[in-house]
Amino acid sequence: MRKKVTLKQIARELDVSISTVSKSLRDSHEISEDTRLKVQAFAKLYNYKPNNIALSLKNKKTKTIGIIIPEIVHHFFATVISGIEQVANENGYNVIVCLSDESFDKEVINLEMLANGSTDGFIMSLSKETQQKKDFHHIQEVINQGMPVVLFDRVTNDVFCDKVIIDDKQAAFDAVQFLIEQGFKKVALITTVDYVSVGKLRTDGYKEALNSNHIAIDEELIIKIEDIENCATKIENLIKSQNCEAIFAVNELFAVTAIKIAAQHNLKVPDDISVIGFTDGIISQFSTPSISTVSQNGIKMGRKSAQMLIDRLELEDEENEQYTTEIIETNLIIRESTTTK
Amino acid sequence: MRKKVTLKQIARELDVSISTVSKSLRDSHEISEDTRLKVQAFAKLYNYKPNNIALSLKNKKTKTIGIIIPEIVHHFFATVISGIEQVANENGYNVIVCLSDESFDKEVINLEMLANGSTDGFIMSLSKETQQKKDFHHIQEVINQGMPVVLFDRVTNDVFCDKVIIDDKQAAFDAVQFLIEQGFKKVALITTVDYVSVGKLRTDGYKEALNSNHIAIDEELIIKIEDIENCATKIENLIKSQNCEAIFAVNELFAVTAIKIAAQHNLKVPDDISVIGFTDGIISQFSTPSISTVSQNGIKMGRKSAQMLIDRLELEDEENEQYTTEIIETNLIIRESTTTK
DNA sequence: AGGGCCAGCGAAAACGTTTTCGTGTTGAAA
DNA sequence: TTTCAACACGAAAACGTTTTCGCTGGCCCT
Repeated sequence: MRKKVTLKQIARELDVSISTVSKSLRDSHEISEDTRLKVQAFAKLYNYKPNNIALSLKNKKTKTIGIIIPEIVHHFFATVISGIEQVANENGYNVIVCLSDESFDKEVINLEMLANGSTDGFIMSLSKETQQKKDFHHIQEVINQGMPVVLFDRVTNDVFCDKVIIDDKQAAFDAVQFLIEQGFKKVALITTVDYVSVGKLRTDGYKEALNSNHIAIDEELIIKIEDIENCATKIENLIKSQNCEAIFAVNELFAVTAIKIAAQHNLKVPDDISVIGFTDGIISQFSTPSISTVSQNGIKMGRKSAQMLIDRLELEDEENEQYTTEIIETNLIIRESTTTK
Repeated sequence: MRKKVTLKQIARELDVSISTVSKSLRDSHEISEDTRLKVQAFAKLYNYKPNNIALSLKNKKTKTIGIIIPEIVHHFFATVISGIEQVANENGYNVIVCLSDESFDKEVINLEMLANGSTDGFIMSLSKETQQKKDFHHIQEVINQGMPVVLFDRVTNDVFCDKVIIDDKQAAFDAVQFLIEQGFKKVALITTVDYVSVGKLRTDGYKEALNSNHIAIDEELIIKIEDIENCATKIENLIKSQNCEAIFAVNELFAVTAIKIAAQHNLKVPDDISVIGFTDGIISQFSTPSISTVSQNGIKMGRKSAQMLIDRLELEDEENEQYTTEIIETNLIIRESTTTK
């Protein structure tokens, strides 16, 4: 076993000082060509690489980005990480990933662990519990300590920092508007409970679309799902009511579940009922029928978040207190789950 | 902006030495109760937390695990990460994730970056290119430097280290055996090119199942996909040949694609053709019909990998050179894409 | 009064870097 | 021969910890 070699060992071996070794490897003009080449050759032979931890301590930069998200087994979040990793890599950064499991406490613990020197900044999406408690002191705390934070997707107005979101309300509006334009008047909504920020916004968009088309909002057609486990029965009730011609679901899981339940009740999608989902994930692409959906470009969101964070990290000099909120465009992908006139 | 406070600052403020502060915070008996309480109160007030980087440098432990996988936008890998993160968290470790994008070079670069002090060990799954080149010197190198490595899923016999795999061959055998037991003789195989280790093993299992049932292997029924983009045409040719009664696909993407193409040719699954996939991912669960598949428990694989790595890290004293290969059990999940007698 | 012991604290090394500043030697100019 | 600059290198500080060891003063015992 050949442990990693350090400057000190090279110095001892070559009978020079540590400074000389360090300078030689950094091609300093202070060192004669003789010693420089000798040191470089030796270092190459023993495959010397500077120790990152020592560098981090010295430079007070870790070149590491902390990502804290609710879960990773979720296509959207996985694509965001992928996007972050791309930009991070291009700029010589690593990413360290922590999962909050939708728990406030885990989010706090992870944040505090990483804030003690492990990362230069954070990219995060709030856990459900955090959104419910509306307690963001942990985030404000790390910002106060001078660590930049970028929030994406599930954000809050209560924290001042850079943000990357999609226009959830507008996107939902567009989706519902499309359904109405196909001639449907009874459009149902399958959404989440209101404290999930994006769920609330999409619900707002749905309502606004109905309003602007002078269609009364029928609360019977709006169902709010708390947890995924028992969503089936609620959706089944909706389908059985035979009262809706089209469904707008705020995520693809709700959408595909609705389609499956419709099939069980001998309703064909899209012939008997049209469905539009949200998030262009694996399910939407590969289910039968493939699902029309609002595409939410996770890669782009991740890339943008990473770029914003890194920009702020490298610009550290002037503390530019102008936080911006970037909006990633969405578009409606029409597939097989909707009829077109 | 209140920057993080250090021992030195506390010491200066309280007019004691750094050692006294450190000892006080660690409840040393060397320090009088008076000073101890005073220091602790002050530290609490200023929310002192030890700097992780400094600790890492001192202890030569980072409490961080490096994960290097081909991609993250892939349900299986996401579940493995999730499993790793669980165990890591339970043991006070963080995980730093790097993606090789199936590229040998990126795998090497990532490994070398993290090997310079950033992590205590690695959990990895080989990129396609690495498997093709059969070049594992980078992995051997970090092992030689004393960093434990655990390989999972896509492994190789050319590197000696701990491994976590499923019995790909047996699992494939079982799946094909099941199809044969349903009365099918013409069972097709949709697999990957041979250098992907798991693809090769699953192909072997397929052939062995046919052999043990005295069914001749028909090379026409075996198609090998290089990249996902153009898999459709090859699969279409297979379906059009009208020559197969059942299909075994080595991943769920191939399986769902086969089902879609069959539908386009007016072949109903499972009435006209049965399909079994591999990996119990989102697609298998939510496609219509839902897909019978070999379930590969990613969470369990991740947990086991992390446990093995951490065990080795904490046991560092005696260098136990006994590497083990853990086999995670699979099981056949029968859903709607297969007929049963 | 002298010796020894103990409580309580500080100095310093160590981890591996980088960088500033100082120092010694050499050669040439005065 | 003296002086000065240039060259080549080393010492040391700094980043933030932990830990070993040594020092001081007070107390008790003889």
